[in-house]
Amino acid sequence: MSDGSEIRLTKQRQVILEELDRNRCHPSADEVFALVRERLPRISLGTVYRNLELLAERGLVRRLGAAGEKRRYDVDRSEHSHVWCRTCGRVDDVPGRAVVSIEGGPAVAGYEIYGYRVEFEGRCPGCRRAVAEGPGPGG
Amino acid sequence: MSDGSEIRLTKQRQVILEELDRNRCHPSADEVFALVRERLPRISLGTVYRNLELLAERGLVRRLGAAGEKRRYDVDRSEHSHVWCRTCGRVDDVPGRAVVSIEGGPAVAGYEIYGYRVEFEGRCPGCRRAVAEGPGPGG
DNA sequence: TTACCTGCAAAACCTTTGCAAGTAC
DNA sequence: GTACTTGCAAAGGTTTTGCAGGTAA
Repeated sequence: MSDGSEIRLTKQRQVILEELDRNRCHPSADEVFALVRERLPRISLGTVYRNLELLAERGLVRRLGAAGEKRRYDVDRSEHSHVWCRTCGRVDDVPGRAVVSIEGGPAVAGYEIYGYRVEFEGRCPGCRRAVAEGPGPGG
Repeated sequence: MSDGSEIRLTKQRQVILEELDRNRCHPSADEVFALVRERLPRISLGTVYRNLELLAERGLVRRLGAAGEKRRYDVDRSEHSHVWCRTCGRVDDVPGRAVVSIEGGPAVAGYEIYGYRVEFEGRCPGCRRAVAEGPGPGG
């Protein structure tokens, strides 16, 4: 948690960042583990967790996740929001800065506000198609 | 998961709802458990989880939570958002409907959008005060 | 060299689940 | 009476942690 100092560039960290960069599907820790393990078969899940946490603390990756779901990670640091598929849990990007206004003005009871996050909820193209085609017998 | 039908009104459900109504601090499941247990000492944690889940499915409570944090529950069904204290994890309400606009228009790649959620992040009055008073020796 | 980092494995933590007994309707 | 609920306890899944050996700088 040494916030200001440089972090040591280990092979593990390098590969984690590279795989996050190549797989912008907002993978969870175990998905990152699986991806990285193809290139570093001896890496451990604990190392992946430790590094994702460290990278998140330093703002190199963003941590996503909602309501008790498992965490997901995102290397894209540009301003964007996310949309979750309520049916299958897939997460996609919503590019662009989200501007929020609260009707009546934001009354946030003495808080000092650092920022905000917008998350959309919906049904992804795949699940929409599946529904349109009909659930079939028994569904 | 019988969505349309009535749910049976058990003592446990009644007390869970009453305690949520009296404690609008967005308690987590174990906090609800502790509150309810004062009145129903024999209730089990499993029952609390099952009922919170059931009530959430029926829209009687809202499920909150961010980035792998544990779930929290809220009985207030009016339109409002939440603000999280980054320092102590406390959650407060931000009353009023949040209106979101995405610069450039929302491009959500074929999704059918059901809604969105806005979460503010900041520092609560208590933690602001603590910082203002200085971290003291060692901190 | 040395402080930081890793792999391993166990623990901690939150949530879900199977089952027999109990209860609302 | 019956289907739905409960309490209990164990299992499940995700994340964290202690430690000894390894490694970047």
